[in-house]
Amino acid sequence: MPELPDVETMRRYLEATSLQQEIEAVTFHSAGYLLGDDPGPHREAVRRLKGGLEGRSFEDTGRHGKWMFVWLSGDGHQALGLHFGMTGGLKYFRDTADEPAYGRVRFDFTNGYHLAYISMRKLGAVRLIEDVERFINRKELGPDALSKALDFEAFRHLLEDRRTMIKALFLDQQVLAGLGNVYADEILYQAGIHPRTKADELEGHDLGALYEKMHDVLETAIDRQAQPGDFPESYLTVHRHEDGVCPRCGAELERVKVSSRTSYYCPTCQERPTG
DNA sequence: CCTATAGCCTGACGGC
DNA sequence: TGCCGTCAGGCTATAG
Repeated sequence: MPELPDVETMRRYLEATSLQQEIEAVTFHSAGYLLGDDPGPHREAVRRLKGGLEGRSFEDTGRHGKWMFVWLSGDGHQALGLHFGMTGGLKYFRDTADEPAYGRVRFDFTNGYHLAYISMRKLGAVRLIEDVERFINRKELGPDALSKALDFEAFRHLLEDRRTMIKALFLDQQVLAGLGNVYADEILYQAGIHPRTKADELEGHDLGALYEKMHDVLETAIDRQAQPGDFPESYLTVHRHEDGVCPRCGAELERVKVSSRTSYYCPTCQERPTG
């Protein structure tokens, strides 16, 4: 699931459930790959996470693109950094019977509840971060797709003069942080732009449509808590499957690979690039 | 600068 | 039923 709207939904979930409770213990279940590179049963990452979290509490949350940050009580600006890869999520629960499958890291609070970081495929990441700003800079993440600072001028500046296909730029977290395969397709569909269009071939009104639809789509998805089943019928995402049909014109949707990712689009509503 | 590929990890699905 | 290939809403490293 985890693109910007999914991560934002989980951020709000954590915010609503898990702040201001002392963390009694942190446990790991075949989470090695999620924690970083150091091998072995007494990995440095485990030692640091336990040391940094136990006895403290979650104070505040933030998000940049697909990364969630949870600031910790105590001195310094330390935060827990969570990335959810392809299959990650969170679950807050009390009874052991409600413990989710594939919980890789579990935070036990002194009030008897637990927060599980879930990841079936282990493609995400769990990190103790000293300084979130520096972390974002080091990863060279682009601006968050919904940040206030990203006004239309800034958005246009990110894309202009790039000869790359627009969908590839949308997927590149160093250009713009937060979009993934599904929402990139949705925004391009809503804007009526073919995924293989080169960015420097986009007209001014195309860029305007992309900027506007990017906000519409992401905000709508967040409103619906990133549940595709609750999306408007006019959304590509609802029809994004084998034999899917364009909700606007009824044409059969087509699939192409862009950046090695499957892209769905409507061959009549999203015009092929002229080049 | 741009594109394509492989690999990380696990499960679901379709075909034989 | 069992086995096999392919694919999946992410990201990185590498090669051309």
